[in-house]
Amino acid sequence: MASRLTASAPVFAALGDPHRMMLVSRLCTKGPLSVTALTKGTPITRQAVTKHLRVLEAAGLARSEKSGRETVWALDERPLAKARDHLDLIARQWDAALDRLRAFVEEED
Amino acid sequence: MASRLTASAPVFAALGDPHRMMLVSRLCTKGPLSVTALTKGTPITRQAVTKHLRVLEAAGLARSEKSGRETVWALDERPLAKARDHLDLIARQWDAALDRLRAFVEEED
DNA sequence: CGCATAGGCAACCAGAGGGTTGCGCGTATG
DNA sequence: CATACGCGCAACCCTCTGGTTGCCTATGCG
Repeated sequence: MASRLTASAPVFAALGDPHRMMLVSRLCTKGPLSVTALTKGTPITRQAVTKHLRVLEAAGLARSEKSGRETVWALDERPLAKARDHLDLIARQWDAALDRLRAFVEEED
Repeated sequence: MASRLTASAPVFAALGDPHRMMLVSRLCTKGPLSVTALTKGTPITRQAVTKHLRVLEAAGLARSEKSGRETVWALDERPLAKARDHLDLIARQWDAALDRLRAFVEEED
């Protein structure tokens, strides 16, 4: 169970960079895009964008496919859903802990 | 809207380290704990744990309170909920993009 | 009082991470 | 065919980060 939580750490780390977060957002709203298309609108180099995409790929969040001379990147939503579930789990545990604390305090009175 | 997304990046970055994820998990299930209590069970030094706690604090995920000679740390669940909502938002956008793609493909046929 | 315990502060180190530049190669396009 | 475009690879740089050790203060306890 603890291992299940720490297993999602790479996904969170991947989302932890503002540029990567932007890439994820844009891939979400605009659909699959090429590297240069993704570079447009960012203040960084195409190479830097490629590095970020590789990080997302390593976290299982994105995949690439070559199409002619372009490399088109798309998202995989499943890791995102899993990460969201983990946050849900944590939030639920937190609520439970809060309830226990509340019960303890009332018992003290 | 994009700024709203990138604003949650620090929270994700904070959750991106396995040790920090463990700390969050333990603070969730066990309630508020002191630094040495949190250090027990980790392979790293108390100083390292303190640094991690400071990172969580900077992300708004945890707060500390001095109690005698102890420093007790507790979670703040609100940033977690916000981060989860952001993942929800992304997932929904992804679903919408998928629907649009599907419609486009069917239209092509 | 004297000692153990809890924890902060500062310095230091190795490694990872984000970014850039330069170059080369394959694919479109006129 | 020649040129422009899209992209990958490699080298390099600087900064941030995760971790440690050493030392110091303060609180709790016998």
